Amino acid sequence: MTQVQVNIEHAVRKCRQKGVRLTQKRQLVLTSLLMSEKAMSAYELVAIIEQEFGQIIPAVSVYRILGFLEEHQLAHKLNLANKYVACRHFNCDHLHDVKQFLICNVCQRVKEISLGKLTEHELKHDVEASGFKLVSPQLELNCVCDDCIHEMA
Amino acid sequence: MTQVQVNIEHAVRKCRQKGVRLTQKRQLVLTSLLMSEKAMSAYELVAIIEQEFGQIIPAVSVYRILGFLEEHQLAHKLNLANKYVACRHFNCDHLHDVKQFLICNVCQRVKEISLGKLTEHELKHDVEASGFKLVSPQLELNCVCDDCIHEMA
DNA sequence: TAATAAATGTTATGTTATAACATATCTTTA
DNA sequence: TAAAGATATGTTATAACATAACATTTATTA
Repeated sequence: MTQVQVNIEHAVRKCRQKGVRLTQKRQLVLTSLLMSEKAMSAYELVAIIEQEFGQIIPAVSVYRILGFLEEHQLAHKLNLANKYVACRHFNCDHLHDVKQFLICNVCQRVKEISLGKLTEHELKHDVEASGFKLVSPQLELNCVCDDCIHEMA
Repeated sequence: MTQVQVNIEHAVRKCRQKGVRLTQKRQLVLTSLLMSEKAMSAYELVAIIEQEFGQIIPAVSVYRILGFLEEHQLAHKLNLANKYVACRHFNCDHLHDVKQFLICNVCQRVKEISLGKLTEHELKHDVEASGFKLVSPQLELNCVCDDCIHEMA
């Protein structure tokens, strides 16, 4: 069983527990995101799903499905690129972590990491000292990955 | 002399030093951003400039001008909202700081802060440990401001 | 199996953004 | 100061991203 399948299984169970359905189309979108190292736009997802699975899901539906996946913490939107990624940490309980995405602005590859010193607690504290309340801590960092740096040289 | 005028004066000098021009239209865009507590979209800027200054600058030009302002560190794009804000720190030398924006997702008010513990050095270190190179550290945090929290209650 | 709820599809349109090319305005220097 | 060149702005068209309103299909359950 591939890692992608493991993730999908897990997501299906998680949804069932919550009493919501990870339908076949939702699975297609999530699978496509999981198979990709890069973040993808809704329209790219439409194309890849047609290409890989021979199914045509209209963009509107993909947006709705992405909304569902975000709501249930199965995917995230990267605002830096207007693209979407699968959450690759549903196995661990990362609910209380600050999500941090390193985005290669050359090849669009994305890595989800946890910074050591920066905790949600610290972040919240500093933000609240400024009279704001943190809603959802998600950091997106504009980067270039090693591979692309080497290719430039 | 208002704070906005002081900022504009400073920006004009800064540009002159670099050998670039902060033209009248560029000043209009920057002034509009400085006058606003909220981040604004390019199209909102078109509208506000017509309303406040009676000048019609086409959206394309506003986008180009925003590009110029970003290039010269006079404004920033907030990807969380697809909107733009003036940099309010051109007086201090914040070049080597991590820019951090708290964005109220109810009223769109923006506050630019410096978090205490999080330094660019730390951030860079942690990112580079993951095989990525940080390009421009700008953090955008999804928040609700105090005013809006109170209004909800 | 009919009633209901949930998911997906259709159509239209809004918002954000850029490319390609034309014109106008500044700056330099002959 | 007029011509040449550079910089800035405008025009037109279109691409990419996203949602609203409503129709249809599929699943659930009474």
